[in-house]
Amino acid sequence: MPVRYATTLPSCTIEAALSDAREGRCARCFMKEFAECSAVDKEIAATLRRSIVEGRYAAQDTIVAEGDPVDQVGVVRSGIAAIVKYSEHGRRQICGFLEQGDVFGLASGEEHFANVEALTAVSACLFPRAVFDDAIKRHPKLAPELMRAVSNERMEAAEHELLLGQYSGRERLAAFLVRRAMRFGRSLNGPPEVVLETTRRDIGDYLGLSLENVSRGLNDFVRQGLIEMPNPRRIILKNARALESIAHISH
Amino acid sequence: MPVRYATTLPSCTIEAALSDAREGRCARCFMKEFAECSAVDKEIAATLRRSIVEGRYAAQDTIVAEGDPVDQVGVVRSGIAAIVKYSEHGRRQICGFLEQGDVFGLASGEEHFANVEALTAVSACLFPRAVFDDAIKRHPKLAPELMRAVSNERMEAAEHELLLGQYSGRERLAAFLVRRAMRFGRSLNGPPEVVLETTRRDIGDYLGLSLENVSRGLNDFVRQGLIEMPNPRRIILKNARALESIAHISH
DNA sequence: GCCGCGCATTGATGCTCGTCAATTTGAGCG
DNA sequence: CGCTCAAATTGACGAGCATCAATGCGCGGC
Repeated sequence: MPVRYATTLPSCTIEAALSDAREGRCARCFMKEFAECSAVDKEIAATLRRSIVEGRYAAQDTIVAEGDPVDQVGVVRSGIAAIVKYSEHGRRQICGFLEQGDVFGLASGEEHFANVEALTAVSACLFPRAVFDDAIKRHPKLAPELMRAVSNERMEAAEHELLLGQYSGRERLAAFLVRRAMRFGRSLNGPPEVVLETTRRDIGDYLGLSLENVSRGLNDFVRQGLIEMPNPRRIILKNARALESIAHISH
Repeated sequence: MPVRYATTLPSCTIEAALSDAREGRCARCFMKEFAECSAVDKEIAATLRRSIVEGRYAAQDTIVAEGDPVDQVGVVRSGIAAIVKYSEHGRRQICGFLEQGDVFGLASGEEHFANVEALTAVSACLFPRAVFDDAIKRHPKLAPELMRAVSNERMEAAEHELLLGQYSGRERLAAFLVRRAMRFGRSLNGPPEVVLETTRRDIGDYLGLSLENVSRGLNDFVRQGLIEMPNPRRIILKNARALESIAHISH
């Protein structure tokens, strides 16, 4: 019988997590680097390993809510989650996507500064925050490692602020495609290809655009011969150079 | 004869810094809190104090440039600086303002992720980064203190992303005025008042608006009776409630 | 299979905001 | 005092994007 968490962990079952663990998706994980980094003693590594809780979430689930106390740090193992803020008039801004290996909860202070929402089905590893604090207290060399992760997040936020404040809609969309291709582009020898696991609405909420404008932009790119879109989720970057030029990315 | 730094510290003279130190502006400073926090030993505190370099910068000076190695952490003592990113097509985004007591350099990793530019004349205290790393190594309890400062910066960045992505121009402008009044509002018993030390261009670069649109917005607010503007830099919030309503800030 | 629902697309319309340009204001200075 | 220059304002215009609305599409459930 699956164990179901009630409040902040909807759709999360131990059973599902275990089956997920069997698939062994943890090859490249921040936690692994963290645990291996600079002479961690075996006790801490063991504690870390022992204290993992696995979580599974359905699309649309709120994994953590803004204002929640930060008592655990999570690493996304599969699926796509998002850091999401809502305005008081109910508008939604996605501040960043979280995918395999991405960490959430580290950059928060006492409380989470934003929601973390599952955009697709998501599985994640959850670590008690106390273990980190303890580890740092005992091994100060770990602190810079954590600091690096957090400052990296700050850097990406600044890049996003620049995108939202100074780029036109088409520029943002082109930048989005190019960056996605650079990070996740799957092409053996053909043109780079991007798979959009998220809806037009989520992309719009990330880029500060309406979902209609995202759709129009993509289809304009198709008409201009810059991309091919065999179905709404598969984007083939036929002319990556031109897209980079639109996004003002110098090669 | 003033000692003048050549490259990254334009307009910075020891002489000026010393005269600034005499004014004693360091009552509420993150560094002070940091130095006093949780049982710092006297040696570290002394090292911190001894290693301060004081910097003075003229308006428009670049205090640190994006990509520079982060070998010092700074605290603004007076004036207004800004965290600034440039797009490849030369557009300028101000990611945040730095004012009395604000820290810069902490959230960066190896390199600064953005420029820090003086918007007005600025004086700042500069600490060698190595001293921090050393202090943390010796007193792990300090790590959370630093982490808090960084995560606070991340939180503000998320708020800014929300503003840029989901608020209209007028909404952003109203939010800017209200927040400014909340933080720096000087009013003994009359309506809250804001002094804009920065140009319309800087405000626009912060809000993702053209300088003309900032000007139009302010003057529209005047026409609507929401604010008074005896001169371009003094803003009196005659109807703060209405401004909050425009900015979607629930009282 | 057929229905229903969410997602994506497309069209029409109007407003917001950027851009270009001209003018005004005010501060600093010889 | 008048010159100069940067900052601010104001106007005119058009492009870009949101919004509302209708339609098409595909997937999962009964």
